[in-house]
Amino acid sequence: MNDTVLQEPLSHIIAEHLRQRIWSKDIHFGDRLVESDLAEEFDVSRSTIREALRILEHEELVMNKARKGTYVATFSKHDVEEIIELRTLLETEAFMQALPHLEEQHFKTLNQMTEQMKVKTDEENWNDLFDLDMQFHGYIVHLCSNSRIIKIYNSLQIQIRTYLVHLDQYYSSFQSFHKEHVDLLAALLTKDSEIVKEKVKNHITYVEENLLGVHQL
Amino acid sequence: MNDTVLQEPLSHIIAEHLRQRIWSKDIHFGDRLVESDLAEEFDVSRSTIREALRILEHEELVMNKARKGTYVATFSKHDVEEIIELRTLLETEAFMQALPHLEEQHFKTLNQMTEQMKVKTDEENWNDLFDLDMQFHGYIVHLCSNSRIIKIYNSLQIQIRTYLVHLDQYYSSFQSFHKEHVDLLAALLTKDSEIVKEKVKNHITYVEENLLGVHQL
DNA sequence: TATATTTAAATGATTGACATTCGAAAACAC
DNA sequence: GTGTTTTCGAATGTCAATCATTTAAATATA
Repeated sequence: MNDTVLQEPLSHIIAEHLRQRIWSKDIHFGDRLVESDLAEEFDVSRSTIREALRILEHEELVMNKARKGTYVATFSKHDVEEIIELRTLLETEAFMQALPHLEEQHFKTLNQMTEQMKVKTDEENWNDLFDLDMQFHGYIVHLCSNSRIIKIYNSLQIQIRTYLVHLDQYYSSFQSFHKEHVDLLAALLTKDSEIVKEKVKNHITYVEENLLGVHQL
Repeated sequence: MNDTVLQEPLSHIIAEHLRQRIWSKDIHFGDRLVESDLAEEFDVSRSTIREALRILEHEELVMNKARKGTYVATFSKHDVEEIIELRTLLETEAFMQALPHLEEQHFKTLNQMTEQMKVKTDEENWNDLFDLDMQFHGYIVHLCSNSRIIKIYNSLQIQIRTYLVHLDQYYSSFQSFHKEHVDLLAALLTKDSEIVKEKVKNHITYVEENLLGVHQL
């Protein structure tokens, strides 16, 4: 009998919990995260909390200044611009690489995701909508052939997801999500590098800078 | 009086030591790193070693499999290809962004570096040559305006530096380092995006794949 | 009000301990 | 001798308790 539970380290679980709490606005940007408090709260040792915080630190979800403590990251307009720039760079490359691997079944899955986007938009469930957005882009990126690009993109997505929760009050901007992704899918279907490249750039700029331009961070 | 020592965390210092020991071939690729052994060796606690190992893990200099231990990374040919690809992507973008910031003084510094490269090549001091290579590219990348690209590049450089130590037996390939960088500088001097873009791509491909193609990893 | 001093809280780091798990050695079967 | 099972030691993940140092906040002083 195999009763191995594939025990994921506790620190990983805690890290995920903290991520979720940031995304659910249970923890706010700029909040200080005190190791001993969290240890008590999660009923684990300080060492475990420390390891979890280090994970989040590498995702730039929290900032740690030696001896001064750990604080939840805040995103300035400039930060978001940097992220968008990096995202465009990585995603364009990843999509290019994914193109030859995209098959019928993938399009089917992606299509379902866009359908779900419509549903979530109607429900005004922005959290789920953001998750779908992450899934959609992540799904394609993961078909690219460079594991390092994938890894960096994963980490970047966490940051994207994080500043998006800042913006869920500006729901009018989210109405376009569904259509945007349908268009993106159409571009992918052509399998034409130039069309895809152009659309990716355009898509990111449109969706992100739309939010960014109109509203204050 | 200010007698603050700006104490860098011990774990960072240990991490740097370990890096150096890998680069000096004191520690070999694939070696297992046992926490308690290192703790004794460096005369610090296991917790500190753990934190150091986590730092290296995020640089992909070591691999950690839960409950199985930490091993020094090994680089397959495919790994190096991935790194080269990512490097080309990031460096091209970074150089483009750095271009408008490049001034007289920068060229002077870069020129001195290439001079040093000649010296180190003649001395057959490959370790110093590799460091100069890192410095040269890093110096330009750090003039780009996206701090996130810089951060990722820093981490990538550590990986590049690491697989290079694999190759220092193939010193014939290193003769071209000096000339290659002189050429690269010349391209930068033109301040022409297209010329620079082309040269960066060409430079990385030439220097790296030259090593990669001829020799086995 | 501004400056200096005291104090309390949090972090970096240590020690020692323990359960669980992994892998290798030992014992066993074929 | 080869293959399988069992045993056991070593290493990791985790914990708890502790301490020095530093930081920030509270207090007292000028």
